Amino acid sequence: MDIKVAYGKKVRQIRKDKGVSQEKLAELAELDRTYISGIENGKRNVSIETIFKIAEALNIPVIEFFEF
Amino acid sequence: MDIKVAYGKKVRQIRKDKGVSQEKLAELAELDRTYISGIENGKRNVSIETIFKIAEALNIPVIEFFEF
DNA sequence: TCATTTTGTAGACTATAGTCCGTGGTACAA
DNA sequence: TTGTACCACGGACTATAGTCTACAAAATGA
Repeated sequence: MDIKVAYGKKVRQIRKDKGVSQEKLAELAELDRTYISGIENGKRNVSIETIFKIAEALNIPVIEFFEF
Repeated sequence: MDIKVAYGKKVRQIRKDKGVSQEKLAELAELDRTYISGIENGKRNVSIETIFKIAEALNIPVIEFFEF
């Protein structure tokens, strides 16, 4: 189990559940759209601050991103 | 509440509970000793892979590091 | 179809994560 | 005093996080 892949899948799943595009999430989290794409595809080793930005942007507790 | 500070405090608390030195944790997590120090003092923006390495080294589920 | 939205990815770039060297400080035991 | 274990921190360094631009490919709906 690759943690980057698992985290990326979670982000995508929660984002889609909320009906938000990558572009909108990027705007809310103040990140680049292409970076969100990289994260969701398990290619990025995100920092703890980025993890929090994304959790806040999606209005979901950080813990939920680590329930695999 | 600074996420880096909160995370660092958690790492220190759990590490001390386990009676492990920074040096030993660094060795177990395959990280640099001075970097562990920086993390515990809330000065480092650790990556998701590093978060997992530390959790595994301390044998604690990642989720526990995010229960503030 | 066709237009529009959404996404993947590449390349070049800047900022910073993480390493490795060292020094010094504190605490405790011999 | 001396040794030893632990920790904070600085500087210099390499690897990579994260940005930005651009283009192409799906996907979606009319």
